[in-house]
Amino acid sequence: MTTFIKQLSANDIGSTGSHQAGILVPKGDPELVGFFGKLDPSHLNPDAWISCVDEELKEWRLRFVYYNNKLHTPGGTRNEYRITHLTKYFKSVNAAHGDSLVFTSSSEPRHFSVRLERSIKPEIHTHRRRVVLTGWRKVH
DNA sequence: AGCCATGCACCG
DNA sequence: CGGTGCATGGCT
Repeated sequence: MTTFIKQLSANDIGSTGSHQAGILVPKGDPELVGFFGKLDPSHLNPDAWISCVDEELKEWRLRFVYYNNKLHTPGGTRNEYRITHLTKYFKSVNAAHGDSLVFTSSSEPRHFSVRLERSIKPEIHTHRRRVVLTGWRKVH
């Protein structure tokens, strides 16, 4: 069981007015990418559906997608992972810029629990190891 | 690398 | 017609 946390940007929750689909999943850490499932890079824009259960046991189906036209289309510029279909959830919990989205894996592949952590809360737990990537961190 | 943005399609 | 998501480019 592993937990990854993403601190939400303004664009993530849609407060910038953009209707971009989804939060970013940095491809820098293979473990983070593998955490959400395996997407075949040999295909163009492969995706997979994941299931996330919140604290009220409500299930949210999210789309994990790898925009990779840089690898397949001449002149393509995309090479990044995203998770989409989060707007309803963000609305329901009144997510704000700076809040953190907490994903915890389960025994089932592609099944996770999610919860929103308000930014006001101080960081405790010294045994947590902060990992590398901007916006995301892993919790052991 | 990560966040910001947008033209178009689709749907209620 | 307004909101949402897709797939893409742009800016720092």
